[in-house]
Amino acid sequence: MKKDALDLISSQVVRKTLAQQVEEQIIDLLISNKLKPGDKLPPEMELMELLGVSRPVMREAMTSLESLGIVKRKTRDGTYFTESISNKPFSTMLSLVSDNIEAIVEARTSLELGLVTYAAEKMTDETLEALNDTIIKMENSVDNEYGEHDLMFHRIIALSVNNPVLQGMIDSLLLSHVKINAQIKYREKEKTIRHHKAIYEALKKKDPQAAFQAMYNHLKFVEGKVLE
Amino acid sequence: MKKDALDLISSQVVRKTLAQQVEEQIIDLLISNKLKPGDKLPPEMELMELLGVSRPVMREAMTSLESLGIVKRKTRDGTYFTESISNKPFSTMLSLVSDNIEAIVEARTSLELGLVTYAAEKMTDETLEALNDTIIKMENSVDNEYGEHDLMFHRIIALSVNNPVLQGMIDSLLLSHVKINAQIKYREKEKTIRHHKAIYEALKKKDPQAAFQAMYNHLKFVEGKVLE
DNA sequence: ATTAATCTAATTGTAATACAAATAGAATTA
DNA sequence: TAATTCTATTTGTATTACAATTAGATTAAT
Repeated sequence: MKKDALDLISSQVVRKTLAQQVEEQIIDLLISNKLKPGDKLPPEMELMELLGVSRPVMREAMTSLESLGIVKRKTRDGTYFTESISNKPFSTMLSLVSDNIEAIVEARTSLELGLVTYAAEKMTDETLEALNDTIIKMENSVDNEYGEHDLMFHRIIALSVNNPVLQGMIDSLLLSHVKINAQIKYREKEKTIRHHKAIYEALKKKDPQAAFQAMYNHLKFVEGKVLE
Repeated sequence: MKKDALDLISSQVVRKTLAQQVEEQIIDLLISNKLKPGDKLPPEMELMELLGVSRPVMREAMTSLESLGIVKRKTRDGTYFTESISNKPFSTMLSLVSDNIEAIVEARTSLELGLVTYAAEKMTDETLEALNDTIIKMENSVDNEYGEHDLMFHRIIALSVNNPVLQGMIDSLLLSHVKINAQIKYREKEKTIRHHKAIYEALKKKDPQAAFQAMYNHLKFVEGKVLE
């Protein structure tokens, strides 16, 4: 795409690489509902011709979209829009601050304090049962092998809010948190269970304030353990 | 990089494109502290040779990193790691769910409820003054042109927590929210000011619970306005 | 000496082409 | 009908060439 006199004005305004422009145009296909999540995109060759760019440019755009988790490419098959919001970029960002444990722990706490208030509003019997199940499994666990159920308790709460934006964020944060938790020396199973039960009771009452309070107590305790 | 017999095992394991591998290796430069935010990367040519890949592959990786907001490229100058965590990928993700107003509003509320509790713990006199300033400006505003100060109030709270992870998330969310707010018909300046004052007082007392409660009241009110 | 204008070479940006690798689906065979 | 082989499509990688931009050097003007 050589520059000629006619480009003068527009190129002064946009100041973006072709790859970036292509990236936006592909995203626009989603936003404008021309294509939907899960749909297959035309092959590179067609898109190149359609948008009037070279293959490297098209591939740069596609690779970016893939690293954003917006599309998924399969050799010989094709390129597809992903079904749901990806937490990939989020995880990448978190890996960049993995040394800043305090920031990750705070972010997790912040998000989950908000989440639990919504969870209280939206709580269902099924979710309550699932939560209770994790508590029982924790009680029955031997040694300190209850991390899995601990994590599940929090994920179920996040999931129950049924919000794709929050879901993507908290998933990555909880995952980072697991790694951090692994370094805790003295775990306190009984206290954790007591906290989870308190949260459970507040959610059962569908009381946002109480749920916040219970989660606040719990996460402050976790924070204390994690940050020495 | 042609495949030969020696690659057999490793290539079975990794299953990633070269561009993705290069992307990770560049990121590793940051994680391992070999390079720091703001640092200049070697030119493409050098990196190609260093990592043994072709230019298109290197450029795909770089374009991805740029769309993640991790690097910034300048023609003739070079490529630099960005200084701080970018909210670019969040903004992109949010644009994909821009039709799901409820999800965005909920995410904003969730995050800010958590933020404000930390803000209460960390509150300083300077921040309090800055917050009060926005309230005064709102009171002095004519008509309904107080959106700017309203936004600033919330941004100052977010900023005061001084957490790069949370900062990136809330920035994008508040920006999305501004667009949503613009569609509110009847604005209620007096009530908004009253709410902000209540939040301010709670923060002044450094009382996380009270701050949460005040913010909860405020955001539930905002939610009500936004979601019809 | 200072500023302004010009030049130039380093770096990123775009394109064209060729071939390799993987594999969904068709064709073939058992 | 099921297993196998083939094939052609699509993505993955490499090479080469040139265009566009502009930081910094150079030169010219004041």
